[in-house]
Amino acid sequence: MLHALPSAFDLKPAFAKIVCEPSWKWLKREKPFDNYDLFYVWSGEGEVVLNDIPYAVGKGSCFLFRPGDYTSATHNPQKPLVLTYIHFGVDGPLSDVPERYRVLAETLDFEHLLARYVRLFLVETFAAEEEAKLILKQMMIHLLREDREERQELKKHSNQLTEAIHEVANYVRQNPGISHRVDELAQRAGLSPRYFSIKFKQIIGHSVQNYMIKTRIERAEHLLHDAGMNVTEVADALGYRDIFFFSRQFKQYTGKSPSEIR
DNA sequence: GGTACTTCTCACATGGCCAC
DNA sequence: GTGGCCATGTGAGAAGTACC
Repeated sequence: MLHALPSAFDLKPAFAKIVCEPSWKWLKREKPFDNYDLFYVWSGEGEVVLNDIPYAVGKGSCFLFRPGDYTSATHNPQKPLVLTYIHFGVDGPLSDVPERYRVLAETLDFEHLLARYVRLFLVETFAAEEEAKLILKQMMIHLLREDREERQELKKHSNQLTEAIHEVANYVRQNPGISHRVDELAQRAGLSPRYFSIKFKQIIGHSVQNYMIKTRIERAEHLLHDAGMNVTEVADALGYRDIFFFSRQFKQYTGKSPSEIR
């Protein structure tokens, strides 16, 4: 898809951002997919089964289902999935197709593209289809880049320790509203707190504390910008007892106050 | 009055460094 | 892979200000 022209993308009318109902489930169909489906999880907890392989999904989980794939899914009614799906086709022979699954390390830019794509068609917008094709291509490049970086990272740290650290990082990312303690996270990884802190920074690139703040701020930006929540609601949702402290931290990391983001 | 922000203070958790 | 020491940063509370 790297070399496919934007005009080669065939947009399908099946796309949306939805909050899944508590009773939601996605049953396996008799026929496989006949087009591509970009499937992104904004929040919630669930499980997606792709070609009989189960994946635990949460914020940042991103699939690119391909023609011929079989899928099904369920979610935790207590933490319903919020997701975006975009169906599309691509004309002509393809090389460099993104992997079927990854958890995005940096979600902000990608979520902005997803939100823009969906919003383009909410009202009649001049040249919406042309822009949507460009956005789609941009998202494919984003995924290809993410896949390459992940492979390089895996080469560097392909062992059990790395997997344990990645699992903890994913857990933190999926639960930005919980105030995690390093000793608890270390226990989850089966390491001493001191050693866990050191390895976490080596593998993830951020200290535990810094990573927790970063995921919270990213989530806050999304809630403020896309979910329409006010500053008090967002601070509360992300476990900040002090809205003023939240505001200060937000500005420290983003350069803008929460009210400016809204 | 409600909301958002600033400043100050303080206890405690965390990270960096080093030795083992 | 772990633990000790110490500097630093974080989180929380309080008081006050600005704006609508």
